[in-house]
Amino acid sequence: MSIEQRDRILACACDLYLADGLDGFSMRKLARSLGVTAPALYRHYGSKERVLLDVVGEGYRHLVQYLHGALQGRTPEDRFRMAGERFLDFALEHPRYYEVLFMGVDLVRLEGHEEVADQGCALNQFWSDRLREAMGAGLLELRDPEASGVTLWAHSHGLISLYLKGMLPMSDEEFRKLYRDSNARVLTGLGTRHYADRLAEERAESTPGMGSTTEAVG
Amino acid sequence: MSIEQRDRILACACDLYLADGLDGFSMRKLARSLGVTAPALYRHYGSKERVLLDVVGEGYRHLVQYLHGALQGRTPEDRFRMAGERFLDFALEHPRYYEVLFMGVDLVRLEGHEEVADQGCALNQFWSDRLREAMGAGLLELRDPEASGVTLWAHSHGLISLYLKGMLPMSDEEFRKLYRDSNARVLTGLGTRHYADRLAEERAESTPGMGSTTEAVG
DNA sequence: GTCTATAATCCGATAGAC
DNA sequence: GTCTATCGGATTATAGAC
Repeated sequence: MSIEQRDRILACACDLYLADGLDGFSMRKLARSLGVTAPALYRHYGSKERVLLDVVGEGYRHLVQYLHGALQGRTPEDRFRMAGERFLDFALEHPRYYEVLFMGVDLVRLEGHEEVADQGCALNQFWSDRLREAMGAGLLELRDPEASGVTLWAHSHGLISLYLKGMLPMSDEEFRKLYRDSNARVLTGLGTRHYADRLAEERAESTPGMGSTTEAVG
Repeated sequence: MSIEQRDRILACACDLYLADGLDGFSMRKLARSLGVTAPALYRHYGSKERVLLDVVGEGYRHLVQYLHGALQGRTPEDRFRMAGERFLDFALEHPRYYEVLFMGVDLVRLEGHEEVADQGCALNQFWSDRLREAMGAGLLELRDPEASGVTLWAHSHGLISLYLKGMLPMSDEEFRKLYRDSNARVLTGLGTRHYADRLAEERAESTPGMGSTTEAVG
């Protein structure tokens, strides 16, 4: 019954974290909600951070579920747009999970965090796939899909984290519009054609013989 | 001598925070480093978070100093580019301050956080000014400078926070290059001309009579 | 007014009996 | 596997000496 107990603990841990947040999360409270004493938990989890690491795992499961919905789109453009929207939906509907996934405590320094790192890579891969598709459909310029994915991911995450921290004071509805508009700006570019051309030249000079388009052709 | 004492505490608090980070920051340690006991601190600061709020203020002072350096640039383009670079410099040279400013604990829910909110607005204003300049110099398309500023700010912050959290595993040197390249992508745009035009059309439809260029002309 | 001493209450984690 | 007991440490509040 060891595994069952672990699952029961994890379920309660998720509830507790979602209800009381990171500050209100303690092993003693968790034990109380399970009807046992704190030391009993250490038979199943080595530390509090180990528990939170599994909570992160649950958060990823939810996020993947959201993003998976974007694959229902019929065209690459649908899937590309929906991916961005579903990511926003996840952040606004599960802000606590979003925080523990992307803004929370450093779980990275914990051994056994490879699972989290893998999930991060999987996420990067997901964006990369959507971009590759969109490039194939003629929506995006042919460039390194991973690099472009990082740009889009960073922009979306930056917006969301600033909003969740209250640094962009507005309503959810207003933020949804801002998110959409800002993503459109990233796609169309902020610079003038003249300036963009000059940046491209500088780029070509800094990496001679490695045109940015050639590497994504294969 | 009440104010002097407060300053002494704040100076030690900054040192302690920069040395031991957020986890290692405690009122006891702070009191020890000052040669007093913990309860004495509560004569000058109502809570630990109040102390951290002042530390945040110090962080802002440093950031403003960095950004102020960008104003030394002679042309709008210089100032525009240097602003982005100085922001990166600050993040990499003072990651602890960057964390407490943009990724740290929620100080927003604290009363007396207006100062922080004001500083956030001032930061937004700074970006807005740089963009306005760059638009005037023909570098950026004429659009709402505040909205474009949020886009650029969010992208830079997203990149930096992902890197500082270890989700973009690479060296500082590599990250500097990624930061530069990704910013260039935001300026040139990720979408094809065809897709960008279509997005502009959708935009015009969703806000009829309010062309995105006209509002920034005045 | 300023500081010390003490204590209450919480936390994470461990040892050892059952 | 679970309990009791306990350690070491944290925040916070109160009482009282100087």
